[in-house]
Amino acid sequence: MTCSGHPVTVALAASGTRALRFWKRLQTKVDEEVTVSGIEDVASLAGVSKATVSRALSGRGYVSVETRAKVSDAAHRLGYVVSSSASSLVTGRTNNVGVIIPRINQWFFGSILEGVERALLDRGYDLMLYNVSKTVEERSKVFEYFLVRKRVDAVIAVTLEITPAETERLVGLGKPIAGIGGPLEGIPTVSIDDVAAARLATEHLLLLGHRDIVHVGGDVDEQMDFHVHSKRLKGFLEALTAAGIPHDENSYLATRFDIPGGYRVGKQLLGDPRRRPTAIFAAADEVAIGVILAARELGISVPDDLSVIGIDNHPLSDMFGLTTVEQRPDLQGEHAVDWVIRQLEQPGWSPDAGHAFAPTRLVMRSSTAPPRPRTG
Amino acid sequence: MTCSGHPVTVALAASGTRALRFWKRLQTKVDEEVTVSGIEDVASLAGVSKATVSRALSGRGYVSVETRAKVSDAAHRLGYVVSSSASSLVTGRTNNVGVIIPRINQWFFGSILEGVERALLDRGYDLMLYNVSKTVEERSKVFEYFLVRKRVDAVIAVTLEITPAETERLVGLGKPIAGIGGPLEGIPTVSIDDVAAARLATEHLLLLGHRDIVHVGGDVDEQMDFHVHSKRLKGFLEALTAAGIPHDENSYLATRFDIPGGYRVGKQLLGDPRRRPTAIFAAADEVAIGVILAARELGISVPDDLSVIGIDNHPLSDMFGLTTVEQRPDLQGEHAVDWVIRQLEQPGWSPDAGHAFAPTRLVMRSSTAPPRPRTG
DNA sequence: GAAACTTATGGAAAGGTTTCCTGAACCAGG
DNA sequence: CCTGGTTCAGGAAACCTTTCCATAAGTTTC
Repeated sequence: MTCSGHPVTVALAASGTRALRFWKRLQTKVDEEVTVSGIEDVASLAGVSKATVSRALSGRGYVSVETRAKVSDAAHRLGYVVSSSASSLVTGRTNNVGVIIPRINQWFFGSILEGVERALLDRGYDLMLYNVSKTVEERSKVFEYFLVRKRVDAVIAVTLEITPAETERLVGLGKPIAGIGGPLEGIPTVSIDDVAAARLATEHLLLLGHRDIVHVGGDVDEQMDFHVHSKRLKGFLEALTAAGIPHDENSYLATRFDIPGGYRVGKQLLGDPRRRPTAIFAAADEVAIGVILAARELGISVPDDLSVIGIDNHPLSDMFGLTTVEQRPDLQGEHAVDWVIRQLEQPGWSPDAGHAFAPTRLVMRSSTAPPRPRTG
Repeated sequence: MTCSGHPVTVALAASGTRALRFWKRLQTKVDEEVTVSGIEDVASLAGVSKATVSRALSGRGYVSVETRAKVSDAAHRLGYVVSSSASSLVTGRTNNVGVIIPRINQWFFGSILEGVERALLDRGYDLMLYNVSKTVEERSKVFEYFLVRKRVDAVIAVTLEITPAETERLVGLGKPIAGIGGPLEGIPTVSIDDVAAARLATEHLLLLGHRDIVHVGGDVDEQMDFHVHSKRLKGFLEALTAAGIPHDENSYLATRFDIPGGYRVGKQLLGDPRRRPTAIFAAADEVAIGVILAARELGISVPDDLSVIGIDNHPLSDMFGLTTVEQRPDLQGEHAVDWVIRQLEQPGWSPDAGHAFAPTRLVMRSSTAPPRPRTG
């Protein structure tokens, strides 16, 4: 095996067709003569054995400084890169991590993905993306056909219910798993403390003096794990109860977890002046923003006539002056990566607890204020 | 390092510990008895040779119906899955495609990623995600260290400038490449016809009778390829010129490609009644929505006092009644996948043209109307 | 000055597939 | 009955690393 691939220098034109031609020419050129160099070539160029090349390049085992220099020089000259297939065939490690995520195009999920990606790349792992909705057959297809196919070293599941059988299958293959979002049956998971976050938000409103508060939560759709909704509702009710404020079925409304969802419910809720609360706790910032937009349209001043608080600290929240309980999905992603990587790199290690709560904090802006004193 | 800076409080809820115990039990179970079966085991269980198993399972070559049944039965019983490392070591194919994308958490990019992912998974390929900002060193790190590492069969680059040297490197390795978004030097790319889309939007305003139109485009940041901005500006100016309408430096404003960006520039532009145009063509829906929000805040009625049109058909556009020129980033992603897969599966094939234009269409809503007849 | 380490290197085996080559069985046509 | 083509199956080579084992030189210790 020899490296016959001579470097091709070609002037690139700006025009589209010319660029295309350039590209086609490269294509055919490729067909003619491309050979990629292997470890053998590097070894002979550096005047050492394959074993030494492997050690020099991977940094494992004894290699003298000069030899290492010679080898890496030769490798660089030949443009050598290890075949990850061959490498992982013998080591049993693929160096990539599968990420199952139900949606991408939504702030929460996108941020998680960004965090996971960053953390993974930092540590030299590749990320295999499986964007799987919650339908059972899609998920099991991914599980059976893709994930298990010995292509990933570990799995990070975002807000995805995994059946015990599936968990067992993965763990049975010795692959670390971590979850983000909902509590996943039997696998360590990181998320915020939804109950506490909701309590914090509600307490903020209570502290301001609000007594008439409505919670707008998510409905059971595919957007989120339904646990999120029930927990945030729970925190809300807990706070009310602790403050000795009665609540009934009118204290809670469900809608889609996005701006239009909040807008719809806002219009509906605020349209009737008699039913209008003095404050709304939305389970997500996007919902809160939708509520604010509805309020504006109805001529209801925020925060003078209505206080609104959300959860997330969404990028748009600042623009709307939205008071919110911040969470950082990207850091949750990084945390999950930490877990699986550590399990990968020091076998036997496992998280101390089945669950880690990511920090949250109250971000006060201009959408909350004491309720307007009752006029006569 | 990631989580070290952000303390995570750990709590053991009742259910949490149960889950953990379950998980740990699985762990130890693993240590005791896991053995993964290889092709050899399947062969002996089915009473045939490894070669036959391979043929039966991959569907290549002659295998009798009964043998195939026996083999797949045995494979299923043993829970056998092929080692993709071993497989790709000999075939030279990894069956996954690398996707380089500058951002994830933005509608345009998220949609592309969703489309690419869907198309790839449909065809049995895995997607390796590289979320790379435009900084040179990050990009080259990905190129040199990850992509080229023989881990992907093809590359899809989203809105990323690739240097000729990098292109050459990839093509030199025989890996198909396709781009989405900006015109990439020397590689086939799919995108909308930005000039035409901008012209279409502008012509819509002109047709309604507007003469005083301002274009709000993107500034040169990392959000988008700057070609997008210049092309949409070009289409805008072309339409004005064709209609015989003069334009000057006041006809164009640049801002960030998001809602706050549009809001800022909207406030600034609409704040001064003398400078206020009758219509605004925003280069992106998010910018247009920001403008609408600014207008609302200033008491300017859309579309009575101001028409606004955008490009994208963003999910929020419907809620804001925004007239827009629709594009489908997900379909562009699928198109790019088509290209690379076809090149992979029928060697020698290459796209007819260096560029494909994805379709756009005008979606009329309530944000545009004829200008208010001049009073006074 | 010998024994015991440590450091440096090479040869060879191993890892799990796919595919090439070969041969057997079967069938149709002459 | 022989030939040639097709279908089926097995043995063995090949794919490219990493790692185990062996060897050898250099260094420390008693």
